[in-house]
Amino acid sequence: MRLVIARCSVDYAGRLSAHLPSATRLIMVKADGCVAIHSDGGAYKPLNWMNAPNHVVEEESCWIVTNPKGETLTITIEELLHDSAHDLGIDPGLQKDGVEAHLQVLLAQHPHSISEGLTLVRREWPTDIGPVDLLCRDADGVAVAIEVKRRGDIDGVEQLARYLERLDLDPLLRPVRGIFVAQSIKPQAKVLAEARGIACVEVDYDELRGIESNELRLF
Amino acid sequence: MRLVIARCSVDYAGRLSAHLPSATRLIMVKADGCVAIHSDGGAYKPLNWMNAPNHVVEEESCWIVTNPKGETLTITIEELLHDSAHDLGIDPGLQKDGVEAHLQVLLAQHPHSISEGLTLVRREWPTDIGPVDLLCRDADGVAVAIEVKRRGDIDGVEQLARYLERLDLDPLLRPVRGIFVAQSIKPQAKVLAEARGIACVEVDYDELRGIESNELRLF
DNA sequence: GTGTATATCTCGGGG
DNA sequence: CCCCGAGGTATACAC
Repeated sequence: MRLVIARCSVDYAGRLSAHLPSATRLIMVKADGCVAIHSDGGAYKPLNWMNAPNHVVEEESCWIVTNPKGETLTITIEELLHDSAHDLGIDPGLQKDGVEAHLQVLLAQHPHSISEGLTLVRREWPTDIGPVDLLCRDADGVAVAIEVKRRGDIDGVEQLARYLERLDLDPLLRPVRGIFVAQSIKPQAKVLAEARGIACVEVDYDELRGIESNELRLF
Repeated sequence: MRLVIARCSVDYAGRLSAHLPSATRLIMVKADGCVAIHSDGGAYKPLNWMNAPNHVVEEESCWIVTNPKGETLTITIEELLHDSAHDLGIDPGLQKDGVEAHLQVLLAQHPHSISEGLTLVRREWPTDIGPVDLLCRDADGVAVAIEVKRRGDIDGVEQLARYLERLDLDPLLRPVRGIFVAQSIKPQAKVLAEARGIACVEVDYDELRGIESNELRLF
């Protein structure tokens, strides 16, 4: 990784056009060739960047970065204040816990925690517009499509509504009920779900994990 | 801006839990207090980060970053390889051209470029679920709701469909036609638009800008 | 502040 | 390769 501090101006031309007037900034060049221009504030997003793969031509005070899509980033260096390079090696990567995928797995193992009497048919049930998170049957044998979200937003309700529309075309499933499941569901999403005839259930992630670890201890 | 290269391991606890095993990385601390941990590849997104505002406690080999929401980032430094600080000053910021907002302004000025005979009623027409980009009337006086996107995707069609549902409840507007406008519209979005009775129009951004600059030259 | 929509989104998975 | 969905999305903007 190369770190350059310089007074510079920058122009990007590609999916849009963007210009950075002259100022002192950090230019970060990673081993894979990607370039990012950082100011001294504003979260982690750089002011301007070019992702790998790309080609860097550096001549005296002007760097030109181009990529195969024809986008270009032009950096005009006016004053070089720092320039260092560091060998970081390959990173082992981030280990995450608590994301939607895990929530979906837990709910697939414990569908009754969504609604009494539910049994799982399959996870990621395919439709022609994408997979439904969980397909279940209730105690009466009625098909139930379930969309799982970490945070219950309006988009998730629309997504489930689209799936239900498709599933209801299948004579082996019809009629299909919908349940929208999330750790918390926003009021607007509840309103839309109501209007679409979709039930809402809020579940507790830590509680679900508790159930799982209890069961592990039992066996 | 402080730049530290160090062999370190990192733990984040907050909206989820995440762990980074020991490796050599860049730790970037900006003037506003935000912290980002970068590996030597992978676009501009850091492996882990904490946005401002937050509080950094640094003692020998352990940094603890906390924010008001109760999230914490713990950095355990095992070997310090580089440590430098740089005064960058305030950045004048990025000047952009070619984003949706600009496209919407151009189309509001030239609604006829979407469809012959259209006249603008107002931009950002409010509904109880959010604002419609453009509300127009056609040559016959029929209300036309227009959703503008840079790239025409399925979500945009759904968004417009939701608005149309609401607008059609208004006796002063009903019936309302929908037009989905974008620089390019994906086939899937066209299919969905067709099914929802929504028309699709692809517009050329550069051409629109050309019309504008021609008019500027005339007056 | 909340709520909504955008993004040069980034990133990962599946066909 | 594109398409699709998730994100600690971040960010801007209107109410």
